[in-house]
Amino acid sequence: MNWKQLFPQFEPALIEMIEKEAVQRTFYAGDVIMRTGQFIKSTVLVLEGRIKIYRENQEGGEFLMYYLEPGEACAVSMICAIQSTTSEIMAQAEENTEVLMIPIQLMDEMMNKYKSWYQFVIQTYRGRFEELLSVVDNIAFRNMDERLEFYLKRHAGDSGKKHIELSHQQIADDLNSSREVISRLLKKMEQRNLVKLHRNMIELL
Amino acid sequence: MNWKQLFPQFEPALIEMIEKEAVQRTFYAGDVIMRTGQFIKSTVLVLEGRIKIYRENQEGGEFLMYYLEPGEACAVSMICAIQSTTSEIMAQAEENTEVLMIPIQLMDEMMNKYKSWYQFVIQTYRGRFEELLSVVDNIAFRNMDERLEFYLKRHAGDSGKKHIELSHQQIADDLNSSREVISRLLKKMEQRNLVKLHRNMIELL
DNA sequence: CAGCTGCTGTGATTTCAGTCACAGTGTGAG
DNA sequence: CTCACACTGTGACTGAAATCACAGCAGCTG
Repeated sequence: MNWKQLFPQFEPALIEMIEKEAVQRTFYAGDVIMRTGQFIKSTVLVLEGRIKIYRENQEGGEFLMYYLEPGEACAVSMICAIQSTTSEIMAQAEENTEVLMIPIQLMDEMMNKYKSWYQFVIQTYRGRFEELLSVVDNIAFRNMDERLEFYLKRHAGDSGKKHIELSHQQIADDLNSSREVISRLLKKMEQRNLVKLHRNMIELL
Repeated sequence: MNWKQLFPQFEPALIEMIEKEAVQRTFYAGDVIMRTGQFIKSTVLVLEGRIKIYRENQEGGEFLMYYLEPGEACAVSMICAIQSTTSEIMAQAEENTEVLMIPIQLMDEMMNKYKSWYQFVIQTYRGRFEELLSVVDNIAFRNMDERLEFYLKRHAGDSGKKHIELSHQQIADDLNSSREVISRLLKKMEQRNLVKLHRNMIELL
C-alpha cells in the first residue's frame, strides 16, 4: 500500500530511509502487539486498521486508554525505544492492522538528521499526553453514563461509523466496569433515542 | 544557588548557554504558575521547592496529577514550547519555589546542539508519561483508601519526610473527594497504626 | 429439531463514596 | 479571657456502581 500519503509531512530523504530500513508487518484482530514489561525493539507506525492501547492490573482488570489509527505512531514505543527500557502498557490489534516497524537503533540518527521526524515525534508525544489528560478527566470527573457516551463516540472514531460492533461485555471491560451496568446505561440511552441496540451491535442515532 | 548540581548530566556548553540566557525566578507558596489555556513562553526547570501539577474542571473540582521537584522540568511546558500552543493544565507552587525559565525560542537550538539536553527532554517526557499512567491506574483500579495511602507516600516524597502538613480538606481537594471521606479513612489508617493524626499535620509511622 | 452457549434484560442486595447536619476542639485576634 | 473561625470527628442519608441471581432469546452444532 502507499503509506506515504499517511505521512505527508515527512521529507523525501526520511521516506527513503524508512523505505529502506523499516519492516512492514501485519497483525490480525486480537493479536497482542505489546505486553506489559516487554522489551521494545521497534517504533511502530500504523498504516491500516486500529490498535488499542490499554492498561492491565494484577487482578485481570483492564482499562482502555486510547486507540492508534492510521497515520499515528505509538508514543510509548518511541520513548522506550530511545531509552531502550520496557513498556508499561498493553497494545492489541482491534482489527487486522498493518504497521511499519522501525528498529530502535535508527531513532537517534533520524531525530538528528530529519527535522520532519523530530517534529513528528514531538507531535506524537503531545497528542498522547493530551489523550491521557482527557482520560484522567473522564474517570476523575465524569460518571459512568458520560464516560460511556464518550467511549461510544471515540470508538466510532473520526470515520463517523454509525454501527459499533461490540458486545456489552467488551465495552464493560474497556471501561473497567461490569456488563450489567453497561446494559442498563445503554438501555437508558436507547430510551433517550441516542442509540438503537442490536445483538453485538450498537447503532448511533 | 548552585543549580548545576541538580543537573549533573548537562554538558558544560549547555550549562553556559543556560546561564547566559535563562531567567531565574521565585514563586511563593500558593502562586499559580500556569493556568489552563494560557500561552507558554518558557520551559521551566525546578531548582528549589515544589510545584503541583493538576487538572481543573468546569465545576471547580480539581485533581492532582503530580509534583515537580528540584532537578525536574515541566514536560507540558516543553511540549507546548516546541509547538507554541496553550497548556491544558494548572501549575501551582506548593512551597516557595525557585525556577529557571528558558525562553522557548532557544528550545530548537538546544535540542539540536546539546545531546544532553535532548536526552533530558526525552527523559522528562518519559517520566511524566509514566506518572500519568500510574495516576490512571490509581483512579481506575483503586479505591479511595488505597489512593489516599498512595497520595500520602507520594507527598512525603523521596525525602522521606515523616510529617505531612496538610489539612484534611486540602487532601480531599487533591483527590477530588470530600473532607469527611478523607477524615474517616485517615481515622481507619490511624487505627491500623499507619499514621498518627494531629491538627494540620499527619505523622507517618 | 434439541440442546448448548453466549448475549441481553432486570430485579434485589451490597458496598463505596458523597452529602448533610451538627458537635467538639485548637488557635489566634482583639 | 472570650469570641470567631478553621479543623476535625461522627451519625444518618443518598446515590452510583458492583455484584448476585436468574430468565429469555439468538444462533450455532450435531
